Amino acid sequence: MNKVTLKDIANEVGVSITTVSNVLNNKNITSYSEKRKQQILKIAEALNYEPNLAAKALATQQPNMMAVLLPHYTYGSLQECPFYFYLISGIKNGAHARGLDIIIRFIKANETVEALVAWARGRCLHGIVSVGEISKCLILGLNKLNMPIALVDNYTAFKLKNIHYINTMDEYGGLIAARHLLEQGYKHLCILTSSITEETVDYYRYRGFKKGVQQAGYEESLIVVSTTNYQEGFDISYEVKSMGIDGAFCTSDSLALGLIDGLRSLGVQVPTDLGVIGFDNMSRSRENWLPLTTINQNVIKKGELAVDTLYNHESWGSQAKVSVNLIKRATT
Amino acid sequence: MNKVTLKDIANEVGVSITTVSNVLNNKNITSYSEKRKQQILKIAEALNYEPNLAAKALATQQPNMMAVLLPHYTYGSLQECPFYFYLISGIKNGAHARGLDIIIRFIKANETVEALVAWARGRCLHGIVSVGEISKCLILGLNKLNMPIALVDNYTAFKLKNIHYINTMDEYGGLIAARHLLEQGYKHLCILTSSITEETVDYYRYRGFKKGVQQAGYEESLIVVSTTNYQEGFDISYEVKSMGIDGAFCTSDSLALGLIDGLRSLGVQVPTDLGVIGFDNMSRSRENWLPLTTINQNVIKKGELAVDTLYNHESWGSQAKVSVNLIKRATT
DNA sequence: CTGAAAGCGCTTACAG
DNA sequence: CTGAAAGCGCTTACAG
Repeated sequence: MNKVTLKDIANEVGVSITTVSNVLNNKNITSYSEKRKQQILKIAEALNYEPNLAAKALATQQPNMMAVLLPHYTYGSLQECPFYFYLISGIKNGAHARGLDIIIRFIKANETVEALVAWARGRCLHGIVSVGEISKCLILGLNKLNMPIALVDNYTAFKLKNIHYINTMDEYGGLIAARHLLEQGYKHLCILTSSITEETVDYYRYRGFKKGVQQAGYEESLIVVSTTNYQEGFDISYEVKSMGIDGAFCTSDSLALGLIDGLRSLGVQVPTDLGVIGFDNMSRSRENWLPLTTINQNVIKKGELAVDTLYNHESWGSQAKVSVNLIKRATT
Repeated sequence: MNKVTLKDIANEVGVSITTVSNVLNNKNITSYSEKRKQQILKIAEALNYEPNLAAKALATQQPNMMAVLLPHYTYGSLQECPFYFYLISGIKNGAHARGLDIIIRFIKANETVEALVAWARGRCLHGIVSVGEISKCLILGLNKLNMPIALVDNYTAFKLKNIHYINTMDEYGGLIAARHLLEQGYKHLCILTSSITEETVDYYRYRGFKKGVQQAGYEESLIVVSTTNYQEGFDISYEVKSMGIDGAFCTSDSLALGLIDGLRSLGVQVPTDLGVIGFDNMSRSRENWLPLTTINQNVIKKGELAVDTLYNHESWGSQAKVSVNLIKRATT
């Protein structure tokens, strides 16, 4: 079961490796006789020939991999989230369609620019998909590699060569969340977000929501949470109950789910006493004792889009956003 | 920002590339003067030298990647499960500790042995970690590659060269689930499983549970579900209610969570009317309106173990199992 | 102590 | 229509 090479085929057929290489890669294809071509193809098949990708990459100087950079965040918070799995699926779809492998790299909390750039430099990378928030100096460092980079769910807004952004319509999502709550008759609204400063996903969701509320002539209350997970939502419910509001928008489904369970334990009825809406439409929001109203985003599409962008990239930065829509369930 | 090569360093320092290569790789290291070594190291550093991994792999004929094969199952069922993300984390830990990259490949539903083997043949693979149930002919096909393979959560029990098994103590988990329910005073027990035929994870969980019940002198009822997800659990609850049982063991947390919500909607009180225990201890089982009692397994450890096994492999097949323990929460 | 040379498996002008 | 040869960036006997 030794690796079979071009040479083996060439020997078998009695031609040069040049000819074999050309035929197998459809180069100068017109110049070879049909018979010869079939002959080579047949032998290659019979021998189970498979090109050595490392050699190919070396010879062509062409990259054959797409790197996926994943934030490490706090262990557990990220990893619990099927979201990333979907995203990787999408990236995989895009990459495999073009014959590229995906190679995954987690970014450590204390990752240095040098280490990361060194890592990238050694591989034959076509481009890099970076997911989530990542420090600016890492982005700048990676940019020195002079290869296209797709930043998914990142709002740093660099206007640089090779830097591309792929986002969800987070602001619009916040906007329709507000409108929906108002339409359902909730008037005293509150938003639970992890951030009200720029360059984060949560900020845009917050901003859209605020806009929606104010456009209707109302005002919104604000709760800033430290993380948007279930536990935080559960713990914050006491506060929410005491604020005298009747509708809450959470910037993530996990947060909303925790809030609902917390409210339940305090005897607050959702959706009658209080309406709740989340964001993401993760499967868990549907599979709940009280299915969650939420803003849906197509995560797989986002992953595919990231690869598309890298592949067809204009060297100057681009911006793309995937759409969102409201999914009405039992919590509003 | 062009790639810098050994040649660049050699030119700069004024030595041969052989020398540079030796120094950088700590080969024949005694034979070079300390001064020369420092000199080379300094220039390499200054130039941001990073070895081309493809060239290295070609020259040494040494693999530098670990492949991870992921089942595709039905879209959504797998992907929803953070379980796989943890596993990949563990695999990543093990691989990176040894300077190996991980390269991910999803197995399509209609994957052919040829395609998969061809894929593997072209890369410089150190070994393969395959996750979950995978068809026997794929395993046999991969085995022809003559490289170590770790099968995680797979019970096919081939006694073959290069085939290693990494499992959870599924049977023992089922056993302690049964004992726990009995200790809590539940006597009429039922197991919900997707399989009672060998070579599946669920079979062993089922078998352990059955053993536990019978050892105590009782008998168990059986429900075979088509998949162990939330919806199935929810839908089956009507049946469960009508069976006159007071304790249920579900072979997955998702299934248990669905069952609990289904029972709730039918007015059945958990844990007073009926005790429920799951398996896996996914985060969602803790983050629930009624936290789930379940069997915990260390998935990250399992991933690390898989890589360890491949790395230190004896060529003959091995078997390893990670331990489990019971987590008591509110449903029993 | 150091380097020239062959080789890993492939591609690609270029010559015939 | 086909092949010899150089080259991609590295490693490794081997010779001096």
